[in-house]
Amino acid sequence: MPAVPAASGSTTLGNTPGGAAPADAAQRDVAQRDVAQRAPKAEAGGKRRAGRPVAAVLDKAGLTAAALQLIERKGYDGLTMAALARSLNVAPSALYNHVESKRDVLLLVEDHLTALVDVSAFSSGPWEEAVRKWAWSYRDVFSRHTPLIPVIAVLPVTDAPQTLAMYETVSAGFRDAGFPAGRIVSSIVALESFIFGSAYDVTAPADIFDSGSMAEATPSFTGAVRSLATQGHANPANVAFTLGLEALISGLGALRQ
Amino acid sequence: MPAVPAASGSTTLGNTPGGAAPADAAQRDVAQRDVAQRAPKAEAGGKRRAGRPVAAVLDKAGLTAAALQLIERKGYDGLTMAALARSLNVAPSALYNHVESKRDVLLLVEDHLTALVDVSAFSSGPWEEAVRKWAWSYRDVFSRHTPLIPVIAVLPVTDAPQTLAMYETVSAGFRDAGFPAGRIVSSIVALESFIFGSAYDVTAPADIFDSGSMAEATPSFTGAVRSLATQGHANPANVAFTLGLEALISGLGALRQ
DNA sequence: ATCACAAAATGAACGGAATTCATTTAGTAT
DNA sequence: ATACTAAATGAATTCCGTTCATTTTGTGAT
Repeated sequence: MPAVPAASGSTTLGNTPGGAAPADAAQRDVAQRDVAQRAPKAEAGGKRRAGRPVAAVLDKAGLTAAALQLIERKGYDGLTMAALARSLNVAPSALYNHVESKRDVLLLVEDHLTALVDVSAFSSGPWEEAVRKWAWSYRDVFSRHTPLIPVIAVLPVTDAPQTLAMYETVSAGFRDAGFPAGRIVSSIVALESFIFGSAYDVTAPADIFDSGSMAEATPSFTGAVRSLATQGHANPANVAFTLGLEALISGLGALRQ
Repeated sequence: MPAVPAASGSTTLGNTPGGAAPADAAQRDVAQRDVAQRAPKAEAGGKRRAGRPVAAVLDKAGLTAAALQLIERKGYDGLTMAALARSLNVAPSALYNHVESKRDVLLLVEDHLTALVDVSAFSSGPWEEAVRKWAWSYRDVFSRHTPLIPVIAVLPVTDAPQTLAMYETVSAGFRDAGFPAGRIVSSIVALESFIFGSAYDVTAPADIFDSGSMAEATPSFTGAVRSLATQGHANPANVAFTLGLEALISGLGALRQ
């Protein structure tokens, strides 16, 4: 019910997933802090008896870190509430004291990842270069987390402070580059749409365009695929991304004042 | 395993499923008629006894039509194997005689929908106009089916004949417009990425960019959002789509020979 | 014709997932 | 002290995709 945003200011751009003391107001005695700081790996039969423990075992930062670790190790299929609970040495139902649903967990992860997107160039270099760096970074981060994309796309920014922070920086960059105010959001949305779509491409199998037995029935397409293959790029997704991104940058950039 | 195209012959009276002449690549009207006529509604308690029925109850076209109807009526959450079976007046396990998994059902739906994308302009008008029409149509179709996007993105075209047919038409259009062979696929992929990402936008809630209590902390972004709102567009997603699409068209078009 | 086998249905499971609920224990505010 | 809230356990619920044994029907080979 409370719908409290993950909030808590601090975390600017460089934060360490995993341990990281959240600088919480609540004091924990030394022994407990040790436990809390330990990698949230489940440890040998730590039987905890029912009832509220002396020191809180879970918090949002811990959930986020554990979820991220689980995703890295087992992929998104491995991210289940049960597995998450297990990795935190806790009963599944305990998670629901801190999160309303699994979707909430995904939001925590999403917001954490967004903080990893590189927006630094917006405060220094020219607009084109800043967009380029941001877009590549954004795509790279989420190409390893495509299951989050449907979540992000419908996510009100209120619920994701880091995401909001990214938008602020990027918007300021566009404004300073001379974009008319009324076109800034649309331009960012257009770029983001391209970025999300491109993130999927990265994960596509290499043979995605193999037309197989239909090759003779599709000469134009098959020829085009072969021709691209001939150029022998390491990663075709990168070629397409460059092509589209540069088109967008010059197309959108032309509309500045 | 066999990856037989969904298309098939007449239906109505006793027929052999899976027979029928494979329409040539450019053709795709077939599924349409089947779908409309079939009416896969479950009817009054027709208790069927165990064992193979005299006339086959299920086939891929019927599955596809029923799935589509279910999606329209109940959304993707309502598309469960049990619900699908129920709408076809069949036991859930019967579905697995025709599909290997739920993902297969989604593929059938995806391929059916792709056939609805308008590629007609590639055979007549100028390239820019053809791309414009195709892109809008493509986005519109899948904006109502965003749960399919993760499926499409990783889908080898071999498994989706209609999708392959679309690529063939589009590729031919690019070739005829003077695109160098080696750049056709990348250009299409770039456009598609943008289209898929934009399809999500359409479904986003209206207040997605409401920064709420953080408004004062994000002046540039909040200002940009307000400024866009001031223009009072009916659909902000369309503004962003137009902006990005036109940028891509002119950017990619400039690379023709 | 016969016979073996494939195809297409039923119905009863199975296992895994998210979530809820009653209960227990610990902290906090009145 | 008392009441309320927070945070844990553990058992139960519900739903979903999928599998399996079984039954019946069609088909191709001999």
